Amino acid sequence: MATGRTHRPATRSRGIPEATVARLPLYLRALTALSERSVPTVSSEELAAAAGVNSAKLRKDFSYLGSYGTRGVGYDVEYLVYQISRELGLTQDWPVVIVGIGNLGAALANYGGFASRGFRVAALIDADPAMAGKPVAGMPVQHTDDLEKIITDNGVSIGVIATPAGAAQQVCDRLVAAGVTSILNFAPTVLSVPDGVDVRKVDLSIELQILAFHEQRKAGEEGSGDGTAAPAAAQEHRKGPDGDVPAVMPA
Amino acid sequence: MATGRTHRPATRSRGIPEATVARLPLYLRALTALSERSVPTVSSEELAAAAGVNSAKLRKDFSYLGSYGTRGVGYDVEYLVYQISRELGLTQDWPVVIVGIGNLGAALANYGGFASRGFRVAALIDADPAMAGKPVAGMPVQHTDDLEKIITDNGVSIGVIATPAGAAQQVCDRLVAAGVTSILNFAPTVLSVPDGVDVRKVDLSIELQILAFHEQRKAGEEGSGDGTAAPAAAQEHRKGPDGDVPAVMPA
DNA sequence: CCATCTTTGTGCACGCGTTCACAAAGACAT
DNA sequence: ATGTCTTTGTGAACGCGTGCACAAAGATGG
Repeated sequence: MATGRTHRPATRSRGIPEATVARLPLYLRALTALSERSVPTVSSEELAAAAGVNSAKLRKDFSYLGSYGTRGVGYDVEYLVYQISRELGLTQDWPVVIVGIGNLGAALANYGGFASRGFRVAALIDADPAMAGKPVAGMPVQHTDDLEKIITDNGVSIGVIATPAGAAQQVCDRLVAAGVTSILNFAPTVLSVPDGVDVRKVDLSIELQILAFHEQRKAGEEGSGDGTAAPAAAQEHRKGPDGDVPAVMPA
Repeated sequence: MATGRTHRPATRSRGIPEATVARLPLYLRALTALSERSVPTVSSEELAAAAGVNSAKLRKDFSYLGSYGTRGVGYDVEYLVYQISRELGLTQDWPVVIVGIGNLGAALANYGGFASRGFRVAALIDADPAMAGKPVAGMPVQHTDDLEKIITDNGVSIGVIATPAGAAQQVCDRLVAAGVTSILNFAPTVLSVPDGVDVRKVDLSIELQILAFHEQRKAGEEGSGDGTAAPAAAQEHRKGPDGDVPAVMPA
């Protein structure tokens, strides 16, 4: 039952579809840019273009928020910025901890995008005693031994895991036990967490592999005219003459 | 027409659904681990657990590959590793360039996950002349001026953008013009690219905001018993007593 | 006050993805 | 050879997300 849960809730939270929630930050970013340029109102068409989505989708998304635009005019930029910020919970302060201060963890700590919108790096944590006390991004790295105390003292509910894959599950368990209920996982592992804990993963390797798949497909299509149907009956699946014994075995 | 295209193809490529493609790397990782432990065969149930998915989903995914398991036994681990690797295009070498060698870019360059599976960092590129020649991850950083030449000479078709947001679109355009057809974007911007170019984005800030949304929702639900159904009719939507005029306007 | 024009909000239909549930297929023992 | 038992492969149903297309709403001008 408690095995390998890495899915998002999938149950639409309070009537707002998950897909919509995932787009709200995109809208917010576009709106913030407009706000900085002192643009008072924006139409769904314009905003959709800025966010890279369909205008109908955008309008439907906003309809879930109950955000009201003005027909014939558009949406009030400032109002929408506020509404979306509130809906996403960005009007409050979210202390986060980053665990695993290697190359990636340090880069995350230095990343400006954290502090900008309601998120505050409360602590950097690493298992290496040699790292303890060393300043990273103007903040001393603390040792894993103090993890629980740090979580509790700072009221941290969001944790970022940037450890090697091998340590991720263990760190995750400790974070959860200490009260963290949302985890952003950069380690290339499937984390298993109890119900009620959200995990989102950012996996560089997976993204690259997906790109490689499409890239290979593009390359395979070339020279056969269009690319609509399956032109490659040539090496169809390579099921092999010998049934299902693989001829070559890569490392 | 050429406005803000950031979606994935959505057209199922050669009959393999996009959702399945996105899971293949997950399966591959789990299978590789089994392979290293010299496990000869694995059932859909076991493998699904390791990959954190439903077993029916996994079987259906494999059915798209035409991968054959053996009923009553399971799947041959080595065979599957090979099949999935080939399907994802990992049996060939993919030279990639990383543009923008700041904190993040450097971390990516040092990331082992790149080299492991068919991906090879062909070059590191940065716009800062002061960076040129400096070694990062045992490789000299090259200047943006040479971008086109680097792409062409190395036959690079996959580019990673780790620049600040402001420079991303420009870098993207140059990459595409030079022949790159797949882009992994770490900059917090919507990239617009011509048809035929795939863009995948990794956006830390967005992930955090999505987590914050759910986190806020959890916090709002507390104190009303379990968390199964929607017990919080209490503060439904918080539309406020004063209609829809926002009381406070944040910066 | 009325007509026109712009833009929102949404009902509806369609397609993709997920899950269930089961028949078919093969291993294995007798 | 036959029966049993395990596990795959998939048909079918369902639900979510997307996009179209249009009616309703309001602004604006005369």
